[in-house]
Amino acid sequence: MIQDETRKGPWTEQEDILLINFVHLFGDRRWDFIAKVSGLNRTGKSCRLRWVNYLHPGLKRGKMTPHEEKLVVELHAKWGNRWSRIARKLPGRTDNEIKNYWRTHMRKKAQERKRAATMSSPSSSSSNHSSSSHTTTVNSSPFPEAGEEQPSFYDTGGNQVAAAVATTGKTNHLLHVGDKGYSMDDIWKDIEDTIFEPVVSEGLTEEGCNFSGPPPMVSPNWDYCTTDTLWKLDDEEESKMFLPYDYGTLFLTG
DNA sequence: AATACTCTCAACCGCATTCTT
DNA sequence: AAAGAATGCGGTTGAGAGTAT
Repeated sequence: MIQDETRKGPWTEQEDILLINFVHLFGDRRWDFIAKVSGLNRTGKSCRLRWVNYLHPGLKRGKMTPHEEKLVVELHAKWGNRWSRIARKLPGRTDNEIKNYWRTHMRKKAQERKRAATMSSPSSSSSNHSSSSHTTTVNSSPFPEAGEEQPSFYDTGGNQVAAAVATTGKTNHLLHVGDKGYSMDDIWKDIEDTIFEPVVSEGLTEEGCNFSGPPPMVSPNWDYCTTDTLWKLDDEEESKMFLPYDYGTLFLTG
């Protein structure tokens, strides 16, 4: 039934849902374990990445606000390519996102510079309003401007996900999703409603996992996984970092 | 309307670090 | 204390969407 080889490439909605449930159960640390136990033919690494970059409930999506842009520029100047570190200062943003942003940002800048260089009239001093739409010409207002809409928390940026939901309606249950596309919003709602049992009983096998029957967990520690856990740690906090959860170990004896 | 080009984002890879045994 | 396993990070790539010609 289940292929042995690990899957790669884009995640399906079923995989996402499965992963969400298992993270919900075991916390977002034991990736290798989750990968095995969930029946996802993915590596732990892949699971983690998917969670961190896409499924985590605290993710903010959509365009960077001017304030965020400014922060990225400042922090990058300070720390260089320490993306994860920078990301910690930007709640809801992932290192991957920032990395991508920066890359685009730099490319634009480079292009502008090149253009300026080639076009620069002898004494032009490049008139310096190279006003790159989102470059360092940071606009002084530290917060989203009036006109600027705050992306909703789960706003996927208008990609296929949201679009599909509009047409398909709700992704109704955890393991039965037909059409391509779904919104995280829906998924989270579903999960709240129908939490676990279908997946748990199906996915967990005795092997490698030592509980006999699904734990009656309704996520007391789910808070831990919500919004800010990824971003909570400041430098100061990093040093005294310890995690308040140890979910997995509750069930794992080995 | 078709094609080419650019941009954005998700995902993989390899290396480094941390944790567990 | 050492070895192996797991996790985290940064770099890179490829596909799809959007825009310009």
